[in-house]
Amino acid sequence: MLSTTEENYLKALLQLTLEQADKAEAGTNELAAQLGVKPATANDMLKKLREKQLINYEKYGKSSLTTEGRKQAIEVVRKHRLWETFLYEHLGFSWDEVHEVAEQLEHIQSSKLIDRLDQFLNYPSFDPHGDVIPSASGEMKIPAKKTLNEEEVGHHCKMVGVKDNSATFLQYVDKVGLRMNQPIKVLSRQPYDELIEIEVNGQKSSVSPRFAENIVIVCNDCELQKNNS
Amino acid sequence: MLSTTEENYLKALLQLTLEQADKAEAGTNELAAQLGVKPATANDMLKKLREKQLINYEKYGKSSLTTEGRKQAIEVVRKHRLWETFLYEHLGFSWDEVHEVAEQLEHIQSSKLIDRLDQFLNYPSFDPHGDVIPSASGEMKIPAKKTLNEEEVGHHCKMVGVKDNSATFLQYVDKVGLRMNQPIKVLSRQPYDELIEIEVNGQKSSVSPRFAENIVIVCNDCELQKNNS
DNA sequence: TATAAAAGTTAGATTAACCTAACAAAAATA
DNA sequence: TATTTTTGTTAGGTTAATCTAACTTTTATA
Repeated sequence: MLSTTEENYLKALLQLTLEQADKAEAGTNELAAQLGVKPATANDMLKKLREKQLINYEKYGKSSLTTEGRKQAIEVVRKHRLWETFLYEHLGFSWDEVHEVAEQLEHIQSSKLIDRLDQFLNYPSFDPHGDVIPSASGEMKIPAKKTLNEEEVGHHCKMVGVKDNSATFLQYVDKVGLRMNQPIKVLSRQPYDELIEIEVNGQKSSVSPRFAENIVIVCNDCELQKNNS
Repeated sequence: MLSTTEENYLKALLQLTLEQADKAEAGTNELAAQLGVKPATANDMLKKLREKQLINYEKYGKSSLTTEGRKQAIEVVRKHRLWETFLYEHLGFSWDEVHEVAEQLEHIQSSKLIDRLDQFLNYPSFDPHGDVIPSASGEMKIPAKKTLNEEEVGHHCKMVGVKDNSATFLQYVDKVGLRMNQPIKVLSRQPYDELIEIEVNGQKSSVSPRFAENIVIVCNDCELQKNNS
């Protein structure tokens, strides 16, 4: 059985390595920063997790999760997101309040609890932030990343980045009401002028293709790719 | 903010001191046994809790909770019992499975969470074991203790002890289906022969006054006494 | 490529919560 | 009351997770 701290290290490593889909490894300092500890502390834990065969780590090298480590990390993420969903949907917590409490709840040890919670919530696929909830079998689907301009009408997505970093553009993004990671729905696409109508936080706006192709999104409804090779 | 361990010591001390309503204090060994640690360990913690003004403790003396310590302990009990109620009523856990998981959940730090959970459960007064759930304001009512023979018709209670310890009596208790702490409902009292009809775990039985006066119970419906002087 | 900067490691301390072993005080009993 | 038993305490040690300070390796750059 893993300690809360060990679980947090595995989760942090999963999160860091998911961000850059190519390499799937992270450095000691990077990991320490993610967890809010000093590199020396993270270094000790990396050795310990290697002993337990949960990560691949070599002196002065980057770290990555083993199959078992990944499985454990995904389980923690699953718990976190199921609890977030419960807090949001049943206890009336807001979008931004759920995370902190879920950070504690994700470490409760009881497989029965989490299975029943999943059932109670009717096996949700996404948490209140629009992130994918891994299945009980440990499958974690990664939504396709593309630009808002490429998104299909009727689909739900969220902004995960921008391609244009100019102040003009960013101010415009702000004005339209777009926030990082906030759910967006694509309502329509006018055939006449190609304007894309979207809904963000209950508010409708229309944006140009020029604008949309600079917004990077992940789609929740598009063909999902499994990510546990 | 208290650690999980500190909370457990306060809770154990509350539980031990509630049992004997007279003195409200417990010895070091007793407390250590309750928590499954060695007396030396408990001794260290007692000094620490005294420093924090949560308990009254003097070398070679018994320990008791201060007003603040009692408040904290009751809050832990409140969380424990609300979570038990949630697990039982909404996640389909059985009577005997809830405790272990609630032992973990009771240490989650979020007053909003517990208030919302209370609301979600519709402000319950009793947990699945029939124990009183302290209110948000920290009031913990102690049900009246009496014999089953004295219990009113229609009331809910639970067995907390017996007055006759003979094998014959105990075997009879067992046969009737009575178990310690299990909810009992008093259905009727026959005027003709004074037989008391009770329901335990969905099963109905009739018992004589002679039998009933040897069963010690606490009543959930009788006038409750506050216990936070 | 030599050197400076960044990244990573090691050694030694600290704190919380636990332990064992030895000792001291209080309570029970012969 | 003297002695034994029970109860409680102290001293010293362990483990997990953290830290700081000094050091080493790798990477970037002048």
